[in-house]
Amino acid sequence: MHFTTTEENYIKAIYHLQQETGNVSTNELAAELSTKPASITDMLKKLTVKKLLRYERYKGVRLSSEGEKLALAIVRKHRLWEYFLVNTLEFGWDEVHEVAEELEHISSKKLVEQLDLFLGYPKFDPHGDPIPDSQGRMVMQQQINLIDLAPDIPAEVCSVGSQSTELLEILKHKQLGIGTKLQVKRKFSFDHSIEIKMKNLPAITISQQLAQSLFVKTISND
Amino acid sequence: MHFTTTEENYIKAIYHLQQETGNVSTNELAAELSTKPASITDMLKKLTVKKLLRYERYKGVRLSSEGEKLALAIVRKHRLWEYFLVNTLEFGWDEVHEVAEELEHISSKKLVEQLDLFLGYPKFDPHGDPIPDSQGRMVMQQQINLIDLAPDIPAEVCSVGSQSTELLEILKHKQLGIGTKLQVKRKFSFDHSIEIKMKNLPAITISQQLAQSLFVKTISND
DNA sequence: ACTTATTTTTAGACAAATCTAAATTTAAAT
DNA sequence: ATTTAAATTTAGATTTGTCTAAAAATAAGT
Ligand SMILES: [Mn+2]
Ligand SMILES: [Mn+2]
Ligand SMILES: [Mn+2]
Ligand SMILES: [Mn+2]
Repeated sequence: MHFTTTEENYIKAIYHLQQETGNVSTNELAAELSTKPASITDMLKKLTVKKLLRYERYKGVRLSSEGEKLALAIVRKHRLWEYFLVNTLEFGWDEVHEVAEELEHISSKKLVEQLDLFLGYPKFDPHGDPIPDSQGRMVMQQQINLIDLAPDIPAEVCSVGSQSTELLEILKHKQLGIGTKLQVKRKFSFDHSIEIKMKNLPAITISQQLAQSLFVKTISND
Repeated sequence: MHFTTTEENYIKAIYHLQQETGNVSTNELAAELSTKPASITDMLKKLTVKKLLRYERYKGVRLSSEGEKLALAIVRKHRLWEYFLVNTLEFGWDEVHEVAEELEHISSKKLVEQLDLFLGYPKFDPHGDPIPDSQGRMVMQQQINLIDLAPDIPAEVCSVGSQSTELLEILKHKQLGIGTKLQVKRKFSFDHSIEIKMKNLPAITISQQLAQSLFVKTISND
């Protein structure tokens, strides 16, 4: 079965929104897709016929298992292409989203599998989001906000809360990125800034705003 | 200025047809694009407004210089992606055309340039067709049909007349491909088969049909 | 030159995806 | 429980790209 780019964008948007909210409302979707509620209703009816979702009027929508499978395939392509753009073609992570929005709709199954193989089956995209494998499975690491990390616990940066150029710039300057290992040394209650320590580097202080846009997972130090 | 996938497909089709025929007719285009003449007329009017071509009713169409520039950009993307698929992702040359038909419409300018850089600025695609550079220039080698190559002239296979799986299969078996260096040793007028010799290999005979689907350029033997 | 055949264009219709404006349904407030 | 507000759906129109059937222009045949 083949789906249009528009249909795929709807499915992906519903997938992302239902992670947070359970049932997804028409207005939420309209906002996410920068379109009008009336258009959403029309499309939901069409996608219901195609059995990609379960929709009851006035009651919101959820993906069917068919729909979820499709959503994961699209997310997989999006994140694999982002990884390719950053790691093979040397894009900055703030430049890849728009391009991946187009590339995720290329339909060739072989292309995705060969790309995955070429890239070495990466598990996370450049923003730290997990890449579903060909079966739709992905590593779900529970990650906590850096601002909430307790002192002296070894941890590793695993994702970022924003994909802005500004964030990328400051992270580059401070030599922080996905995979960076660190520990919190001090927390200052005055401005909620924190002092962190990375291996082979002097301790540095980072602002509350910066700490809040980094997510880490704890690691055993062996 | 942004163009739809459909518009780009029309422009590319006109580009390819006008190489052969000069002015392109409505029916030719309809055949090439598997659509109806009436649809062609409609689209030609639209593309005229967008100044991509010069069209007079009942008199056929040619690309404007704007249109030609666009066509070359699309051909460039098509052939670069084909090169990528074969050389980086290990596709067979008979598997890449459909995928490249989709990939050629990805709009990111940076993507094309970085891809070109990553691939090492290849000059020819896997079928031996020249890849336009970022300025739209391409190497135009005059190539002759292998069936017309005079005996004992060193030559190199530079393109193929078909992209079928069947051709690929026989070429693989006979260890022939783009870049293979050879000389014609004998021509048999009975069935127009020819005997060719490649370096470090015993001479082999190939059929008229096979020779006709290979194009070569002569090379100096130093 | 006149008739016939072919090519091309117009006219009118249709499906996909969207919009605006109006009508319904549900939720919130008094 | 009414009234008011917000969310959602319908109705009708629009744009893009396509189609069929009919009309017009060009080309070919005698
Ligand atoms: Mn993205
Ligand atoms: Mn991402
Ligand atoms: Mn091709
Ligand atoms: Mn090619």
